[in-house]
Amino acid sequence: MPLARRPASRIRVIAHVDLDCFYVQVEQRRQPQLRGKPTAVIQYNSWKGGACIAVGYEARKCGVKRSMRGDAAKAVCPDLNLVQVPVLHEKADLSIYRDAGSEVVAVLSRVGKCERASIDEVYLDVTEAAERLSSKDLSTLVSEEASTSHIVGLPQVRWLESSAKLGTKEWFCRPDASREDHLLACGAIIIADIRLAVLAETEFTCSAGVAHNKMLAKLSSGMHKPAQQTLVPSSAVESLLATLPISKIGKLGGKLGQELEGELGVKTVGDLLQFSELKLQDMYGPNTGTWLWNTARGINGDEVQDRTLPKSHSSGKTFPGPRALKTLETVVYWLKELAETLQLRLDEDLSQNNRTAHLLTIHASCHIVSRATEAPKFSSKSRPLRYGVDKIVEDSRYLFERSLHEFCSHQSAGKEQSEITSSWAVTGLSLTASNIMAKPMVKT
DNA sequence: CATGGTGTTTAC
DNA sequence: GTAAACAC
Ligand SMILES: Nc1ccn([C@H]2C[C@H](O)[C@@H](COP(=O)(O)OP(=O)(O)OP(=O)(O)O)O2)c(=O)n1
Ligand SMILES: [Mg+2]
Repeated sequence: MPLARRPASRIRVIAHVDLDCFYVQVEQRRQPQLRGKPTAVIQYNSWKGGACIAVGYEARKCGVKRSMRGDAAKAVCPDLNLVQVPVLHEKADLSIYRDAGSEVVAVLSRVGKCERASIDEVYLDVTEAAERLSSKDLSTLVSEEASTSHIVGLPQVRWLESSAKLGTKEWFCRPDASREDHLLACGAIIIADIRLAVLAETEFTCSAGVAHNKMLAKLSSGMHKPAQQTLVPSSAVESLLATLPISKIGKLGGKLGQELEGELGVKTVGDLLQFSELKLQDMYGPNTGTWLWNTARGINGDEVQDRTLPKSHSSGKTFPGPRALKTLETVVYWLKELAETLQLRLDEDLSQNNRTAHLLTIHASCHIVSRATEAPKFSSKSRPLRYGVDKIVEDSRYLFERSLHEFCSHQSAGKEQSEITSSWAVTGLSLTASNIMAKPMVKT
């Protein structure tokens, strides 16, 4: 007897938008003569030419990779243009990239609920806009950009170059499409339009994935880059996931993914299907277990959060190797440099968004000089945030000294206290301002 | 000698 | 409140 197939939940249309080689595009907009040339963005350059943090597509072709030293990148790509991240208060200053990301969010947020997921990634819930479009005749609405979408699972065998485009437009307009596929097509038209608006208004290209949940949207945004978009119809999900390495799925790129492979022999998302929800819960806890079981089936209920502003600001710096800080005075000096740039961020947030932060947290990474080969220990401490560079320095210094005493007393088991307290070295410091809230309106 | 500078979420 | 994990 055919059961009425009740949808588990309302059909959603979710997009993930990811800017192409983002910092490089920001620099190419500042210096248009770099457009079309192999380009990478590096931070610092005195030691081995700095390190690449973003690499343009021309440079990727000749083998330049993120985290590659500037010198090594030049060696593999002699024509490479290297642009340095701006420096403020003796540290890398990412403001211009954050601001550029905000420009993009301002455009994208016009189409629906918008979540800023990172400096260059946004999730959009375009369900409502797609529903509105779904009653129209799509044949007149499929733009050139929409018609060049990639559709996962469309026949891979293509006899002619032009058949790809033809096939795609036909897929969009086919009259026997399911409600799901039709809404997906509507979403893709909307996303193609907004990507063109991003290009027109910011000069940045981006790529997008359009699917029925966040996991699949994110997965697909990376499938065709740069300046392209990819759709995931539900009918394509099973085959797509069957052979997909689990590391391609969000949150499975690290330890949990390694454990899955080591403990269950799971290499692909499809491999996960054989395990019951109970078994997965048993091994990885109820939340993670259920999440894994759903993920194996392409099910993901995570909502797009309505949030375009960050929840925290931080300013940090590492002091690797011989540059480690060994006196309280140098630590305080750097706390002041960090406090200066953090306060600038707080000023910006207050004037632009009317928000204030209420919690200050310091993270410090520390080791014992005589055992420099051992992994450094991290610690964090928090206290209420008071505005003003001097207050931030005072408060973060207080937190640092408390951490240091804890650290030294742990390390000094069986040793002379003085021997230890004089031998620490700080390899990293960061200050974070969080608990950011809209400032209460003042009665007038 | 040495990716570094961010940011969010979850577990305890 | 703090640590760990995961990510760009
Ligand atoms: N470990 C990392 C990863 C990324 N970024 C910064 C630089 C990137 O330009 C930006 C976006 O990261 P992506 O992973 O999206 O990489 P790109 O946008 O550079 O390239 P793609 O076109 O592959 O998205 O974030 C960074 O500073 N450190
Ligand atoms: Mg990107």
